[in-house]
Amino acid sequence: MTKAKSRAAQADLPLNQILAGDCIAQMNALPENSVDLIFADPPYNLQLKGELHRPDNSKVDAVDDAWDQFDSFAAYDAFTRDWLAAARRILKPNGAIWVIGSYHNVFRMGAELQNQGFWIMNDVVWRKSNPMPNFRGKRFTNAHETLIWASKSENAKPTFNYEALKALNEGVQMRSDWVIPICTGGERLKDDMGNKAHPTQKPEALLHRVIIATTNPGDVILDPFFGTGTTGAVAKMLGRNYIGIEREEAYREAATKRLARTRKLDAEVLEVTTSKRAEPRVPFGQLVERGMLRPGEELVSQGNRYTAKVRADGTLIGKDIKGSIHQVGAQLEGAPSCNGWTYWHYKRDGKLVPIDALRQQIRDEMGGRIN
Amino acid sequence: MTKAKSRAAQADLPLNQILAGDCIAQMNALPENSVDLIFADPPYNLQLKGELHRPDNSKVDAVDDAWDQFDSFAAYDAFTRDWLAAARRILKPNGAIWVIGSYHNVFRMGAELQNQGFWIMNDVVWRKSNPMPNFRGKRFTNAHETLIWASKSENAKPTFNYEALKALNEGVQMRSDWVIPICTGGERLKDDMGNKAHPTQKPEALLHRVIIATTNPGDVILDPFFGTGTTGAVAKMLGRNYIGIEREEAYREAATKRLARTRKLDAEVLEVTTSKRAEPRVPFGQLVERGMLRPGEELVSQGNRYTAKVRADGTLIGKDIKGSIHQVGAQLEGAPSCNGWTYWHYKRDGKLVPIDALRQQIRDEMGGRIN
DNA sequence: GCAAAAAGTGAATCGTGAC
DNA sequence: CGTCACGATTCACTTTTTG
Repeated sequence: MTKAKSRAAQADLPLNQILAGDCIAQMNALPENSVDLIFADPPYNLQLKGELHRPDNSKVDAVDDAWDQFDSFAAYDAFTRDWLAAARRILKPNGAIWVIGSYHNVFRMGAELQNQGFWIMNDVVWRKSNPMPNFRGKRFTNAHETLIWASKSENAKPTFNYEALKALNEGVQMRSDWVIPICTGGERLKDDMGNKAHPTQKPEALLHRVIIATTNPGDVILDPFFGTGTTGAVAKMLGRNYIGIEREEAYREAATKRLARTRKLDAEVLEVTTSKRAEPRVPFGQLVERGMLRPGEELVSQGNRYTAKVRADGTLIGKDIKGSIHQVGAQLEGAPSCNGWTYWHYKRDGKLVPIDALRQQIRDEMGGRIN
Repeated sequence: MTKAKSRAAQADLPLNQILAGDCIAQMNALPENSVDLIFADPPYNLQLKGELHRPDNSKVDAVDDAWDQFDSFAAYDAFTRDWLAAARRILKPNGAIWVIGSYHNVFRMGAELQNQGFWIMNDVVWRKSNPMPNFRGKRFTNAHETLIWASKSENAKPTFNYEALKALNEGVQMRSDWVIPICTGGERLKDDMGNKAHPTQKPEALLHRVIIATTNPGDVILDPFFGTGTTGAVAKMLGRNYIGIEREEAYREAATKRLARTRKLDAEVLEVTTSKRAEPRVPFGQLVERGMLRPGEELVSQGNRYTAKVRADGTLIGKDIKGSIHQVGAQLEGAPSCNGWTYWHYKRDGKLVPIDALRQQIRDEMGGRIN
């Protein structure tokens, strides 16, 4: 899709609004291939029987709302099939979907995602640092929920801000298990009576990580089970557009108030650590043209094992081998591939320096401009 | 079932043996309602395409065995349906089943368990302390696998040794996420050539916890995908009976040798293994995600000399400098390194507080435990 | 012989853009 | 659509080799 087309598509969308009504009907009214990310926290079909009491006989405020009741697995599966199909239609080809659930429903959602052709990128465990204990001592403390991150198809290329996630995790790549506390305290929305406004409000930290990981600023994020708007609030803060769909008026009202007092962060702090791929490509030949390396100069391989000479056209010539810095490196090492930039070194003041330092010099001169 | 009847049923079983052949046929040859626990680690249907190389160009030894190949989800589902039905028939009414899988197959297994009337007690996450990283930086590190613990029916009363588990976990309820290292070192079985005897050998610590939690001494534990016999070895050590079923002769041989040298443990010794302590690592980004610091908030250096702004990905941006709390601190001070946790301060109520106080707050919440 | 450095490895659905 | 060249990418741990 061209940029112009993309802008036109966005203009047709009810951006940064909460749509009332059934999410399937509302999604079907939106143009196909138009949203970048879907985050869905559907009813869990909890099947709770009877009331649950703590050891001190106080009653646990269970999720027993009408919207969480389904007559059978078949009914739940039909519901899942329908809303996932509607979500699939409006998702851009390189868009992605996140769903969250517990063991009551997540296996059925995961299987249906696969059945519809979505391609699972990861399942992610939200490991709650402060879960509700198991009061009866009959099971393990249910201390996690499961998220599934899936692209629209096997060959799609969904956004993944690898370097930003690595930065969030202080330099080591982010794992599939996330430790995040449940939503409590000031973050938890209350109604006028002081009761929680929604029984399953998700923590903003969870959405923060999802949105930083798999969207870019300006993207459109749709949440078909908007509830009290955690997805919208974090999307707004992080400079993304949201579309919420919610059936219950009370939730819409709470979400509307919440979004009104949510502020977008400055662009400067929204910018995120990027990968090398995003930087402009510098052909090796440019180093020769600019005289940073002379034709005939000798380069030394990593580990000092091999040498090769620079030719005037920016190729290398080693022992019986000619080609690009990458090709010659790969052949000498008998490797399937080789990053010539880090493999080859030149001599300056008696020291060996990777030629990548010269590339960096050129990139710095360009000052972030693309070519 | 009376005790006498139960003893009679056990006498008909091929206890502490490894049966050769297809697990469905072998299970169908056993009497119904006769085993206490089934632990199943079936093929995951990984659907790997090409080769994968590490950044150092070494090749990843992938699981590409014929037994993990299925033509389609439909074929895998049929396989799952059939072996689960056979397992269900031989399980005692108050027996239980554990299955383990990854996102490739676990959603389909979980849905089929529910379809057949099994009742999920918990899904349990095995969090690997040393998983294989994601080499290309395209996804989250796949750092966990999922187990499902299910009873035969909704009203069944499966064994659950709540107090023993609590003791294993230093006095607090065992949670649904377990931190256990992958199987390496001396525990990993090798063939005569020094190659791993089985590509997916599970750690004994995992089976230890499963068996302690959901069986009693003398119980019969059946593993339809026995492999090199981890289930049998831990069952024997813990004074339980096992029945293994395995198709591949090489795996049966390795398991037979292993079981011959496995000894039942003395009753007192049993409590030793598993629990691991470590001060949890808290990445700075977590403070941002959790809203303890807002993106855009200004931090002040030790000695009030410099300021920097927090970015959404948990990096800092100062004057022309971007990077982690440690990197930016070091650059500003012209030092080779810097402990950002004590160097940077945030303002609360007019006072400057080191950000390390926030890290301590998170650690206190986690209680120092990682499992 | 011992300490330090280097090499090896684990259930993995692991690339992108120009032409 | 396919082909081709570029060139980006790893964590925790054990085992082996080197000094």
